[in-house]
Amino acid sequence: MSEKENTLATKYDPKEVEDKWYQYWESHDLFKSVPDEREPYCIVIPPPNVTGVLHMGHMLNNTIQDILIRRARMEGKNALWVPGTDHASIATEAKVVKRLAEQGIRKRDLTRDEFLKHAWDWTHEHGGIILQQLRKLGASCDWSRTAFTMDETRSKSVLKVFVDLYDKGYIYRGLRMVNWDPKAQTALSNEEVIYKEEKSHLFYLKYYVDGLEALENEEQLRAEGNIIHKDEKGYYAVVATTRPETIMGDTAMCINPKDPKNQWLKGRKVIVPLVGRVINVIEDRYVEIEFGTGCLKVTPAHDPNDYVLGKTHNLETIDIFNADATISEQSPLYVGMDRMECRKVIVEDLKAAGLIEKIEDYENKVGYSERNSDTAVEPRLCMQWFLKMKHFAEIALPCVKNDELKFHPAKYKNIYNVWLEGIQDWCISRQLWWGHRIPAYFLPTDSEDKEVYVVALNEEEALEKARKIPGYENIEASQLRHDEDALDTWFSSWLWPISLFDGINNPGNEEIKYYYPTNDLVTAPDIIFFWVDKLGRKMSKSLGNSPDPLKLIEQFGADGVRMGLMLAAPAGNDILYDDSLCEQGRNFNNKIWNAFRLVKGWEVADVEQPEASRQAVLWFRNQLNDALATVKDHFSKFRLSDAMMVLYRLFWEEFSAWYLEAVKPAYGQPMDRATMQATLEYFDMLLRLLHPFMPFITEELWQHLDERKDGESIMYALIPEPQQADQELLKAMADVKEIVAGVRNVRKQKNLPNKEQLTLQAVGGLNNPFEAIITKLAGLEKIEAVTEKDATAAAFMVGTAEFAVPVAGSIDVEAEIKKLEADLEYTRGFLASVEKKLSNERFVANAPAAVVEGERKKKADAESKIATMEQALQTLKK
RNA sequence: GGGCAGUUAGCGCAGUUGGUUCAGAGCAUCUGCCUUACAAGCAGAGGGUCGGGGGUUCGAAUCCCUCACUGCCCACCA
Repeated sequence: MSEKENTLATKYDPKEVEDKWYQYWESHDLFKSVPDEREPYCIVIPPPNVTGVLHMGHMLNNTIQDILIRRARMEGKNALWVPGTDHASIATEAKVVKRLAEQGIRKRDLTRDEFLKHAWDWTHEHGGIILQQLRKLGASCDWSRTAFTMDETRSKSVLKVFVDLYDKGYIYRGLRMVNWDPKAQTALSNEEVIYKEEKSHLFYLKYYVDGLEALENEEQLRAEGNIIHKDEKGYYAVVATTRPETIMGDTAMCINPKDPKNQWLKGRKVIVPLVGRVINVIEDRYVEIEFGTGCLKVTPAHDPNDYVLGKTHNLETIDIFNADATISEQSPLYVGMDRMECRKVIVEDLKAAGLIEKIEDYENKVGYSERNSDTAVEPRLCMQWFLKMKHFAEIALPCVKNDELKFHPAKYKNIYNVWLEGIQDWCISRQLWWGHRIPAYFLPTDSEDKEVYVVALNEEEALEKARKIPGYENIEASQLRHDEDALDTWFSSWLWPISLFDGINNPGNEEIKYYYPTNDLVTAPDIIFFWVDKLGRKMSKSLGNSPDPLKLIEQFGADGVRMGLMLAAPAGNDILYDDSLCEQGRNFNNKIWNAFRLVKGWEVADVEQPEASRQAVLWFRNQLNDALATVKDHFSKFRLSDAMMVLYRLFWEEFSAWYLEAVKPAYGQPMDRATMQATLEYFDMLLRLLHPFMPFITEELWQHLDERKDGESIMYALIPEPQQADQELLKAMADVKEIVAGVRNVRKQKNLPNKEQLTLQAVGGLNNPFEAIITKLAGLEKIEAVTEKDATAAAFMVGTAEFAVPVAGSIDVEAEIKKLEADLEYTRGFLASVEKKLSNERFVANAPAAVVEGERKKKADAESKIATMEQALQTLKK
């Protein structure tokens, strides 16, 4: 056996290992979960875009989920992680349209069904990619449950919920100003608009006052603070705007009634530049007096505020844009021109006509479509479907306020509250074909402005409902017109956790009862962090610009990348990508790999257990239990990076550097059975603890560690409850490390070879249960209890204990004295501060007894240390 | 414009109810080592006025005030 193991490469190669074990896990159905008597632990994957590929944000998110799921599984819970994808209607439709365009096909030339066929083809081609990538990462999802937001079950659920909410009055249809994406030609929700600071210009346009030839009492008006513009063509008002191309839609000019600058404009009419339309000057306190000139052009069709003004003041609405943001027939000028082009042209025309007073540089925020990032969103007035959010906010807020539902980290609680409290109705309709078609059916009416419709699951039900409407008793199915629009993707996403278990179509089914009701899932409410509606989406977006995760996996192995991510991302903070972190992860893999090579290389024989090994076995059992408890605590607080770091150190420092060195037989010597068994047991436990973080290498080594049956896996090896660790022993080991380090320092300073066995003098004797470990790791011949150390020995202190190594040849007395004196000075200062504290009556009276006691001990320790040092100094100076 | 976080070693961070030698771990850096598991390694070392100032307290990285800077969120100033 050892012969074979010893031929293992000195470097771990993840490539061979990872695919092999993933296939093993999948083919043995190890990710699968069905309800049983165990406690359930369920995470529902926030469905990534079907069109997407993994980026670092996904990687982090899914690594975290996989760690939690694997850990829960190893705690004996019935762990289920349901994967799925999201149909991402707007993004997918855009990509399909683009591909069709490349083939010379225009969307508008296709029927809805034809287009959908292309979309499905596209989805089938690209849809699985992201899920394949998750497999590379090691995600232990139950793939048999893979769902898609547009599969049959989910689609039925979505429509059912829509009809239900409509019937209850939470969904309505209305003419509203919405965010319009002119490229995708669809409405967007507020959440799909991203505002960007942009350098632009503020154009000051002249609006001549209609029919005003001479202003009486002009001087007096000026004296009262009016700012009156006048040129050879007459009196004019100046309006500042960033969007001069919208002047064709102006139907009023508005001033603040209290604005002293513009009093003279009250009750007058002005002429829209170039257009020539005469509009009223209206007054509204909405207008900021300080901004620009205090004169606002009002374009009710193209600005949300102007829309409100238009309603208040009964203004005409002129929609000068087509759906693709070209100028519409309603405009007197520039018909058919693109809005951006129009802006350039109109500015030139205005200049030429002398209608621009001045142009200033200006920075403002422009909304862009989240999915078509190069397309500025246009406010547009149109009929859309809305969900009344107030009702849902009222349900959702208290759960978080009273901590029924928790965020990790907690700071997101406030963000969530603010977001929900200020929430506006959600525009849920999209003018897209790819998505859940809105289950509304329009009935013929005598006027275009009038809408009569029914909302129903399907055509038959719609017909039934329609026939109950007075006047439509005899309507035929062919007269119903199914709404062309689709629902916002997020309308299906929010139902995802329920619809996965078919809880909407089939309420109360066995699976939903077992996995879903969150109050039955002790831990599930905590993980809402991963399912935080739009918040989660926003958080992961900032991680978009990172390197290709698959390349990283190729380079460092999935385990290495997973670990790099955990090291980089303390809970809740954005990750900062750095190659060196993955490198550190990879190096750790290698460390584990080599520790395994060492252990498996040992020959076992019937020899007596060395004392050092016996002591090391005892110590490490306690060390392991201590770590077990710490890791458990970190997990309970979702501090996965901290848990990882504890294990990293446990394996590297405690196990490899100390334990293995302590039990390692001399070259060519065999290993005793007891130590070997304990070592294998520890190794097994370390692998289990590490498995959630690094699933592949741990499986590989665990399988090698012992005979395993086919289908057996570390995935289901249990992580036990921590047992009480003996803190005295851990403290004793800490001393051991210091003593060994002390001897090693002496070796280094005196240039003594490691092979030379030394004697260690312990002044006053050594009281430590791990003496044999010290002897072995410090390379000692013996440890001597002495009352006084050799005058020429190299000395060091551990706590209050003094040690010395007699060395051949003399020591540098001068240097030694200097060092001791510096130490002495420091310790005296320390003592002084402690004494000062203790002599302060208020401290002694007010501080807790334990603290005072601690200070007394510090004082005693310092005094004894000083005494020792003084004596040593005297000896040296002799 | 409003709100919320944060500022601790070169870097990214931990530090729980103020008190145990509490100023920390990791990476990086420096020094010495190819010691028979591992140079992707081993053994060591250095490095911080805890953003500035003030206050409360016997005692402050920790609590309060204030200033500075950074980040995030929200908002209709054309």
